[in-house]
Amino acid sequence: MRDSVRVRFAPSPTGYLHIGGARTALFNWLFARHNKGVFVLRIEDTDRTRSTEEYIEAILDGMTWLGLDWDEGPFRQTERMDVYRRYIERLLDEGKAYYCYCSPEELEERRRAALKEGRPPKYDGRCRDLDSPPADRPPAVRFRMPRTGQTIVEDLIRGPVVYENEQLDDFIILRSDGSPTYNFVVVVDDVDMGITHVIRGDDHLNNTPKQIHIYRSLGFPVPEFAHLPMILGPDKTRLSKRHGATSVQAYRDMGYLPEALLNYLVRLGWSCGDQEVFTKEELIEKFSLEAIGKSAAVFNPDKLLWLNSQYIKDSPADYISELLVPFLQREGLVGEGEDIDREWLRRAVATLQERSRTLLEMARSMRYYMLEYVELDPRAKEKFVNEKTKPLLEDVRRGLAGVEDFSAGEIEKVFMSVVERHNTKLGKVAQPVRVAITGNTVSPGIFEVLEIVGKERVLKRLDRAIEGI
RNA sequence: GGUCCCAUCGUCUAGUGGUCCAGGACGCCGGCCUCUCACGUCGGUAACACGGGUUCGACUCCCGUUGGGACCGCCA
Repeated sequence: MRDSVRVRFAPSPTGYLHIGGARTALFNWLFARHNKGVFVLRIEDTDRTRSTEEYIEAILDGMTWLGLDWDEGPFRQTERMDVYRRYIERLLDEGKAYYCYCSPEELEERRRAALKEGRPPKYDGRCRDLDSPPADRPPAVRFRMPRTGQTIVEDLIRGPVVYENEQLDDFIILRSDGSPTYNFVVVVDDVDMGITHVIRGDDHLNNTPKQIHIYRSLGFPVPEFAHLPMILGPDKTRLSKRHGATSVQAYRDMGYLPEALLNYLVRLGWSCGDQEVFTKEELIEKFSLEAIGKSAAVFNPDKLLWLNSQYIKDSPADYISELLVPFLQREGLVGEGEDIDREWLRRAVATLQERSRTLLEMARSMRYYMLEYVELDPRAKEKFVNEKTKPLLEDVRRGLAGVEDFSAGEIEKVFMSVVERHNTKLGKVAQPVRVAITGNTVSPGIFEVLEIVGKERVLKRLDRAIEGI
């Protein structure tokens, strides 16, 4: 029986929850759920100048929307300052850390010079063994890194990664203002929270040897590490705002379903044979770190769009209807607090499910279902609603007016008799009616469209179209 | 500049030494279905970065080259 798995997602609230962060959260969540472990949420807000409450809210909100529920937290680092200081004291007492009196400006200066001369911009260790400290400035605290030997990161995805200790430098663990830095804090938190597996972005791989030394110097066991490949933009650089919409809420607002986004994200780096579409339960069951690839992946909006369309098509109409309401409101088709006939909406949605790729698209298609009248597209009108088709429209109007039970089945009968009387084809009748009713040449099947629009409005729109010829 | 990581169709990927003249998915192109558009369905396009080894045999193992990425902060 292995120890129970504990993982965490630890975003810094300096922005919205973005695609990359969401995928990291997802992998952690899946790993926890698959192993019946614990998923901890921790907010890395030690950067007080850039962290905001608004972003914290946005991140929690995004997680909730995606259905990535956490078992513990959210913990905040700013609430744990005394814990960090205690450990720093200990390191100082044991000689595993030391005060550094170099000013940020001096450091920056030296770094620039080193870079310019092509030397590694590494701290030179000049305060490492200081015996007479200058008393005139507040010191920072640096970690005393071993100068020989090597450190091996046993990564679950990449295998062993070897670092020469001489490449590592004495990094700052406590700023001169008394606040601890990331590479230190992350270790203390992960230890305190009993994290067994650190699953995070590839960009942290090079920080890992430093952190391993912190674990060791504090006498704590080193957790397992799994570094996820990055998500890239089309130009193969790290995905960022430059590449357009990258926040989770942006996708929500564009009408993507959370399960579609999750499904897309999980396939960026993880695979399970040839399977593309997974339910959440399947993901939990099938997920494993071993099946994660090593190479970075380019974000492909087209495939996400396709997946979204699959989910819209295959979800129950009730569910889609529910999600659609906010979009209808935003499109001005439903007033705030206005009641809509749920059963009618469900039927309308059902006709649009296989031809909408996003909820926003669907909401826009709902115009001709919900408005009293629609504008006819000029080109469509010219081609289909004209002198030539007028007799057809009039005949359809006449037939429809006499229909008691205004159902798709009865409507079809009217169309068929019109087709027969004029010795023509259904298409010749359907298109003019489609344009008259929807304003355009594209819609679901004409019989069901008419049924949903309803007899009264159908007749009114036909009248108006005929008058407009 | 240093260190580290990565490398199969345009993109996401399957492949774990022979079953691969490389499979699936998105996209794109064409057929079918059809009242339009979609959906669906059938078919097509398109890849093992390069060079050395190892081996009877390499997409698969090793080395190098090239290309890409990440990190080198008193940011996280």
